[in-house]
Amino acid sequence: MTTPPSARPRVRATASKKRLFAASMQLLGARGPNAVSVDEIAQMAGVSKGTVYYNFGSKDEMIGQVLEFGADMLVAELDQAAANPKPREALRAMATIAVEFVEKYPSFAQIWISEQLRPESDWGDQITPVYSRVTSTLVEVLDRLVILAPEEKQPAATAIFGAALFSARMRTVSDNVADREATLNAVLYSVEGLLATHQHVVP
Amino acid sequence: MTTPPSARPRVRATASKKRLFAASMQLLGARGPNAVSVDEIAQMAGVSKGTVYYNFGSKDEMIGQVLEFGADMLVAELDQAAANPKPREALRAMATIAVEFVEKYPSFAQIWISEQLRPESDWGDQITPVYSRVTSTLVEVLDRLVILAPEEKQPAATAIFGAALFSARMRTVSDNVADREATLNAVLYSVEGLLATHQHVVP
Amino acid sequence: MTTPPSARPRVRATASKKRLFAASMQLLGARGPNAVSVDEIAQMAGVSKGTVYYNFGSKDEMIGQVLEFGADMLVAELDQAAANPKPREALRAMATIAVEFVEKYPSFAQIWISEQLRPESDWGDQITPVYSRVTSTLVEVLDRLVILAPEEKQPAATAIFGAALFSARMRTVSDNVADREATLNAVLYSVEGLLATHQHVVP
Amino acid sequence: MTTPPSARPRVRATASKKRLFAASMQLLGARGPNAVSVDEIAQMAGVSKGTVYYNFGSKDEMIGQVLEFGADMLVAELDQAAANPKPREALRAMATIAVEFVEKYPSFAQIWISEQLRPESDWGDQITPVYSRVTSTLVEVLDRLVILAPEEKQPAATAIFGAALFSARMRTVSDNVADREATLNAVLYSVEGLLATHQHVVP
DNA sequence: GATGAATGAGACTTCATTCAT
DNA sequence: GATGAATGAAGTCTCATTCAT
Repeated sequence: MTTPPSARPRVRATASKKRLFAASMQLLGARGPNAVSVDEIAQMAGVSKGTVYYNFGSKDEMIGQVLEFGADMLVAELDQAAANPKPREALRAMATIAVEFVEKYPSFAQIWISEQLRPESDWGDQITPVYSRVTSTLVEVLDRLVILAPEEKQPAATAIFGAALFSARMRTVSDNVADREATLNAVLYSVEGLLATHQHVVP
Repeated sequence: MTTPPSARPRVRATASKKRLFAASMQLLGARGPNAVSVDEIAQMAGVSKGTVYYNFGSKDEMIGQVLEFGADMLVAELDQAAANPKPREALRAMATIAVEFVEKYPSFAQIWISEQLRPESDWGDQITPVYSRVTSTLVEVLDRLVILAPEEKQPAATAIFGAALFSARMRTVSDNVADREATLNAVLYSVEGLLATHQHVVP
Repeated sequence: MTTPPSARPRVRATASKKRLFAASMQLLGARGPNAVSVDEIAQMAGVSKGTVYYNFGSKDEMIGQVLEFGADMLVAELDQAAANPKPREALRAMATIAVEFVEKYPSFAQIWISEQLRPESDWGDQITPVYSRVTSTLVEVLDRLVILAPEEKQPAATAIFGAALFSARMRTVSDNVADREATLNAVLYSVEGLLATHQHVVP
Repeated sequence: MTTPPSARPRVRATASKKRLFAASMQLLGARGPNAVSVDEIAQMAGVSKGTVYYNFGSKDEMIGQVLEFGADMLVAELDQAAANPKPREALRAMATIAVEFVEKYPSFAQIWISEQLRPESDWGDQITPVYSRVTSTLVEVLDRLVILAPEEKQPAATAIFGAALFSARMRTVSDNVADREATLNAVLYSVEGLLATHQHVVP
């Protein structure tokens, strides 16, 4: 209500909101939505529970915003890496970024991976985008590397994204943490496979 | 399993448990543990809630058993496919099986993918095994295909598993469902990549 | 149902019933009715839960019978001690018996002490008797010792009974277990008090 | 209800907790912990069940606090009566107080008497103190009356406490309620006994 | 802007009891 | 006589949400 007539309706972040954001990012990123209560977030943020509702209206809305924020962060970095004119290097950089991000916010990967499910995902509308935003970037880069039939593009990007996310996630869980280099190489075998089986864009 | 030799139908053995199993498999497979209540499962199975506790003791125990059952199912099929003497065909068969399984029990993939997280997963002990059981089979097959350094094996298998699971999962969600063939190919690019970058076992 | 036409309807105790009795006595005597489940009793007795209901009809009925049994045991011993022609010795013997009984079945004392309460005691009808049976015996003995006004009798017996039961109970809990002799003496001060303030039956 | 029309209703300070306290005191004091459900307490207090958990965290914690409160009440009164310079009068006053207290909160006596049992009483830590706090006061008073050997003190106090509690309790149950005077006298026979068998402090 | 007391739906679990075999 | 499977009422507790201040 009372939406500004024009200009950016930009949510003016109060101090409380910022603290809630930080706390959520940490808690959600570490344990996932279901395992974190509003009480806990409010407490870690040092505000009252009511403040959560004052600022976000609902838990789901808050999670959505946090998730969106995380997604923006990741996508921004990926897009930047994608800008590298050499597609192979771009891809390796992107994979590196993904692995590092997952290392830092383990649960985000989990959420993104898993919440694809819910037919009518509660706050899935803010989520699916991660997948599509990333794969569309991936497709662009792949297009600069090999010549793909239209129907091959999305599946290829999906496979790479899945391999990266899952591998990264396993690294954060497994005892015998594969060293990062090995993980990156494994993820990028897909790319080698594409190169081996498709015509290159630049000879 | 493996009903007594003596042939006695002995059917008395817990029809309720079977019904609970079926209901759980379906509900859990479709919505995940947190989104399903014991009430709901009992109701779908057509038994009282108490029966769940009579048969399983707790919700977690039940989920654990269902998950284990699903894992056994998948792993058994995969192992069978892995037996194919030609490793490339074995891998394609395995990928096909994975994709089909996920199609049938969408949430299982999600659970397996996502529940890697919980540091001390509640019923994770029955879960992580899926990952390790599958990757160890994968490693065996890969070993019959290309020559891999020890430290490359697990990451390679992990990447393939992740790509397969995630791609399969997306197929069940996405609107523009990639056709299965395209998905399989995309998943198997990793394998092509391995072949392209490593020495083959058999020339 | 199916009560024998005549003769004593004596409950013919089956083997199962005996085992249930033994188990109940032990469990109830150690933890009290509320803290013991029918499952537990049946298990300790090595019979099925259904057998409890076949033999007793209900948990309360079973508890009642067990409690009654314990009461009979105690009362029988007390009555025997009360037979001692010298009232003072009889009283000391009775106190000794009480203390020893409580030592052996701590929870019985507790139940008897505490379950006086329930206005409509669930199985209180089998219980209150302990108190009245004991105090009536006590009154008889006291009558042989001192001359009491009618209205003094019951309160005096009650006080002695309470002191004995409670003291005995504390001995089983307390760390610094008072030695039995000291406890007995303390309980019997009431008797000395009676002697000091009332006319003796025999000079 | 009965919300003050104006002025600062400032009563805001947990009126609910107070009401819960009152209701608990009454219900628990009348029927004991096991026979009272949280629902019932909440209902009698006119608050929601959730409020109980908001204020106390758990049923046990609430019971603990209520019991502690009751104990404090009783002990405070007893200590005051114990201050009477004439020990015999002090003792009679203490007995009177105990009897009256039990009359008012019948179940408290029961709980205190009975919960001595549980080896590791759930909330017994708040309970046992009643016994020791009272007996230590009793010992002090007795010391001002007669000369007792160290090892006689605790048992004597225990016997008196037991006699008083139990006698008082029986008065609230029994049909032929002994008149209070008779009960008091009976309880105090122990004291007479002590006087008759020990050297007096003051001749 | 913010708070914290209060709520109530709903989750999991226990357990005395019933009944067909 | 005995059993084991099944039940369902009742209990404790959690947590997202509301609202007066």
